Amino acid sequence: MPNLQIIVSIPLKMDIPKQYDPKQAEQHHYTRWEQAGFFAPEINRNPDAPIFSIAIPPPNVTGSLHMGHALQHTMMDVLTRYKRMCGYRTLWLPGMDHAGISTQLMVTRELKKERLSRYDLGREKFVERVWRWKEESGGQITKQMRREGASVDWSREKFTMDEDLSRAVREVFVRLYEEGLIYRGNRIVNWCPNDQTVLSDLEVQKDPQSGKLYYLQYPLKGSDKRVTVATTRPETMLGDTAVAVNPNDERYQNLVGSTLLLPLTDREIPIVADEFVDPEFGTGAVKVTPAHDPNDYDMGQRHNLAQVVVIDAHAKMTADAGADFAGLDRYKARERVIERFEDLGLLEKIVDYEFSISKCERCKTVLEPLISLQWFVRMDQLKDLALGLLAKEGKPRFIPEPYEKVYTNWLENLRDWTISRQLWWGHQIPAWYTAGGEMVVARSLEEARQKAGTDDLTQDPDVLDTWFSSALWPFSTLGWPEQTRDLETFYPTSVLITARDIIFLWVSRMVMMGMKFIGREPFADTYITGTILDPQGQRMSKTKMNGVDPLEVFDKFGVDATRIMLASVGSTDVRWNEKQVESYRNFANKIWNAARFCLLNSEGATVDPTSLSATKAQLALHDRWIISRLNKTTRDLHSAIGGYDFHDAVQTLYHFFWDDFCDWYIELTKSDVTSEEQTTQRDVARTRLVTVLEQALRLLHPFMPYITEELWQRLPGVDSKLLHSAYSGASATIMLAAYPESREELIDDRAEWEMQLVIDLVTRVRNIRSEMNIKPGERVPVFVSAPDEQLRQVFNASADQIKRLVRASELRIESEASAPKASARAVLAGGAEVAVPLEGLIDFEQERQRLGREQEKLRAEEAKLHAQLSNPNFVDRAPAEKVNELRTRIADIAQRTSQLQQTVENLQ
RNA sequence: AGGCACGUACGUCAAUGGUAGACGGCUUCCCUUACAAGGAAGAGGUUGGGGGUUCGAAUCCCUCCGUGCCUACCA
Repeated sequence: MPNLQIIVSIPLKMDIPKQYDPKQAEQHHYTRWEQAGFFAPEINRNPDAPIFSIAIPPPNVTGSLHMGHALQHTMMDVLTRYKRMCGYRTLWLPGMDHAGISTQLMVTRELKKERLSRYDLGREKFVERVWRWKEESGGQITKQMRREGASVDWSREKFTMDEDLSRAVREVFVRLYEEGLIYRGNRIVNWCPNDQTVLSDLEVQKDPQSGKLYYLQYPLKGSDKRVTVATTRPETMLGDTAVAVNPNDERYQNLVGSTLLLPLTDREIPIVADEFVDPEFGTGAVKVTPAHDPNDYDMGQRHNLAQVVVIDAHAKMTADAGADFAGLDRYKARERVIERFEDLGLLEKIVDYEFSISKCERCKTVLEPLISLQWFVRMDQLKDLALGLLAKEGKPRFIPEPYEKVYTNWLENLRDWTISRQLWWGHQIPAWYTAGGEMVVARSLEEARQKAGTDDLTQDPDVLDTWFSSALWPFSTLGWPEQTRDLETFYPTSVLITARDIIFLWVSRMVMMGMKFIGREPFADTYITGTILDPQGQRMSKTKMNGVDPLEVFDKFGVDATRIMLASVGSTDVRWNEKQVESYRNFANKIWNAARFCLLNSEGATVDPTSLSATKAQLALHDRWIISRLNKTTRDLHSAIGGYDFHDAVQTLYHFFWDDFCDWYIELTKSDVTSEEQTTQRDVARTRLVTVLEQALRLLHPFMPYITEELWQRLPGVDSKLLHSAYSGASATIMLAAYPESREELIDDRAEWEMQLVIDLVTRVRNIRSEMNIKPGERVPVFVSAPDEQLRQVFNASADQIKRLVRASELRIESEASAPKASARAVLAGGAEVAVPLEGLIDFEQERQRLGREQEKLRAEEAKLHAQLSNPNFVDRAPAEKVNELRTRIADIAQRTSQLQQTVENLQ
């Protein structure tokens, strides 16, 4: 472990600014955490520690941080930090994807500025150049992840083009090939004329398009009849090799088998019958172009039709399109075909038509379906592995659950995967060809030479789809095909957190490859995050320029505020709302100032967890109460985080800290804590206060790592003793402190009930003060009457605090009401009443109205409950527990009502 | 075209079939020595419309309206 400067400052009386400055806190801690090795699993010294691991969805090397990353990373970091504090041996493995097309485009664009093309450089020089680009400008995102506070183990950072990962890629390729699951073949594929490469179905973007439907007439041979076909792409008619009709279509039945004269060419083409044809659409007759349309390709296979290629890889017409068209751009050719048909009188009509068009996901060029020689992965066996895993073991478990169906539906209808790409940047396909055209597939050139028995080999120029290496990510990053310790220890990973748009591209493929090569699932759970939309509800995108830059949000509100806001999003789509972050910024400030108060009153105190487990009898109500609340909060947090309910976890933390701890506990303990005299009682109170804060900081840490570390380091008495036992020997840091455990015996429902009585009393008095316009500074006498002795005891025990919180000049607690008539009153639970004498101040009419409103509320509620209870069916069929609950409530309301009635009468 | 979501306060979102909440905003009052990025109190909802199941529906079912997303081989 490197020798490090410990940035622990314990300035008891030093100035603590009134406002939290996130930049200051974000400055040092990350570097220290990273350098001290806190992120690496090796920090855990417990050989029997349970394992928690996540492989990050590798961001593109070309990418920079966007809101989607920030969202996913936050959730992964929350889980990782949480598990680490729970004592798990924790690995969150970072890395990047080489992102074939994007990266190649990026560098190509750079070259263009130098008026060069990649061909000018040649393959080798070009790839060198990409590497150089990667070293110099790639991987911006890794710096940004450090800013996020992501507790990834940088010592294990991977890149999909690293030698070891590339080796895994070749190994998988060779094995799949040898099993016949990878094959090379001529198929119709999605071709991008701009990028000059094939794309898989998943990289195709379908865009709605308003275009035209052209009705073309083809003359029937030996007749003056014509058959009309409808098409959106007239230029492809030059490659037609048939016209198809539905076999059951009576209009055409007698024409099946006859021959058409294909206009503009000298070809004759048959009319075939095929179930695929929808008689309802267009004319019911379809032109068939096997070389330029996927459906027609299939039809061509069924009917043994010739493939006439009329469009080339640059989307220009070929020589086979005829002298009239050869060399023309596809759209130019379309115009000319239409002109010719019109001249020939064979153009029946043109109608407007809405359809969808296939575009390249990256460059938005309209794709051209072309027949070409490519590599494919056969999916039938692989998809069965994935489906079998789900059926037998229920893995991966999808959260939220409905995605499971999306996943299975897709798997069930899976087609073969086109894995070759005509790019230079990527994993070159490990296939070599001899001069004689013989092919060998091998793990290396040496192996290929051996297999081929010659050194005269040429490697296949294509590279693999980027998603091919991504599919291996969960195990290739751990050293596979070597049986490494990491692989044994951290595979399968615990959970995958990702966005829903790559369920098919990535999630399913990892499952298939994991099952195929390791025999186990790559991750147990899959958590699909929601999407952050722009304020108008639109998807954020570069082209729309409506993205919100997380780094700017960090600058404005701090990393912690942004993180906890993102965590609260959970798995639903939300519109971006800066106000939300602002409110969590305020929360951070609240934490800061609560700590500030504790620190300014911390002399004589020291963090001491045992101070929160003293026996009940020794403690005041507010102490028993906050301990109970703390333990309940802790319990709820374990369950929320364990169930990936990030939203609930955040709400729980927020309310515990702000409402319970700040609004009530600090106020209630203030008299003890701020006492001028240095007494044991004061030290004990201070210790307890600072310890509750310390526990709260631990609970908050996974969500807000910076502010919690910053404050934790300043607490009196924090040292490595507070770390989880698995981290003995490490220097003091909150990120290795034990995450609090909930202790059932410290949950005190009685204390919570009593405290609620006090809170209600205080709130009622404040209400009266506010409604009666009593100046905040003015002290007034307060009379509490409670016939129930228990209640009086509760109020008496907290009398001092109550007095202070309601700013009472005196507080009388009696069994019977003795307040003067001219008092404002409010009814409390258990037949108790509180009164504030307002001689001369009270407006009887106003007071009557106020009480009237109160009565109205009670009456409405009572009526509702009464209606329910008087329904015999309810009493009969609802569970007895529910019925009793209702009876209790109605009794309570009845008591309040009569009490209130009394109060109103007393007003006279 | 099919499939899947969603529709709750002014806004953004919560709520195992059992008293509809939070945060922001809004109103009133307060710079009360942790915090005005704060405190106290308050107003605000027939849960998109209609129907059904149930003792009981924001929640389950049907239907209509509206909005998103995904899939698809209709030329």
